[in-house]
Amino acid sequence: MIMDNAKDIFRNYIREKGLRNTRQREEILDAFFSAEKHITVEKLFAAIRIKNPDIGYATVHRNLSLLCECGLAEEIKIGKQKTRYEPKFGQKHHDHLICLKCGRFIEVNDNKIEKLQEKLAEANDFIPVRHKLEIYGICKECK
Amino acid sequence: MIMDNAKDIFRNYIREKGLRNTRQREEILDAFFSAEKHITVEKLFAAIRIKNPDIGYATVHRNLSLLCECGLAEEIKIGKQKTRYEPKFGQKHHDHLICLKCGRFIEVNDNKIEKLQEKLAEANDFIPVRHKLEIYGICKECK
DNA sequence: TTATTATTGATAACAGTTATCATTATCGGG
DNA sequence: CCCGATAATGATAACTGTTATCAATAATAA
Repeated sequence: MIMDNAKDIFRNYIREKGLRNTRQREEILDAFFSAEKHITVEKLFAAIRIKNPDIGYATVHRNLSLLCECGLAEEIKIGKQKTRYEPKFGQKHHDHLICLKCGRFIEVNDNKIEKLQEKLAEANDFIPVRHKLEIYGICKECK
Repeated sequence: MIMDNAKDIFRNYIREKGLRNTRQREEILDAFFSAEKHITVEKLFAAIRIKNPDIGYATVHRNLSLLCECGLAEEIKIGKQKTRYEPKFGQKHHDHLICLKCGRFIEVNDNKIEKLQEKLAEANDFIPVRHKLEIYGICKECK
């Protein structure tokens, strides 16, 4: 089960860092992995509040940062849009096609491109850790 | 001369939009294309102020937006860093290797990757307009 | 030259994020 | 099982980068 593994990663990360696990952390983790992909802090906060009105906004923020730190989430900043957070577990790495009209995100993957990126990095004496590829354009629905 | 062509584009854009050209706009354009690449608003503002203390911060902001609109500049947002602006004239498209330690930007280009990106977009019935590829890692100086 | 109105500069307002701080809760050690 | 040290929380103030406001100025076309 994806959730359980994600929880293990989170709990281990917390333990190793000498931090403490809390009810709020678990709830935020649950909500984040149940929510729509590419969610904003606001929306996640609202979703969490429905179940538990006692969680603070700052706590959601803090723990989204923590999730990013331990690799379970990633910030996505597109132009002037609000920052979104993408869950990063149980799904292969992928890149995004982003529609300039409707804002839709399409997840794509291309192994050849990935390989060439590694080569490109190597050729520049650069150790690649991660990358981000975003292709902006017009999706088929908006043509 | 690069500057002159960039100015033409800028002036034409202004004219076509029914806007007006001003002394400030010219000064900002000059400063932007003379400044370091990937400059922040603050730094550009400071550089401009040295020559002309009468230009306001908002004006610099406004005109950087205008430069982005007409394609002569592009916003770069990396993690929690301040927004940077990159001049976009007289230089080929390139991608960035970004060092996670020192923050250095290395400009790179790979035609094969570009081609594959176009194919990838096509395969998804998506019309690519522009793209952004950022590879994060460790540069040779920081190894 | 004049009328129109876009632009400017100063700064207030705004939005998103982070810091502050008193209170509460976690969790390892006794 | 209960302590004690201290991490985490929630409410909100502070901060940062950007945008809006507005009176004054300046660019264009007639």
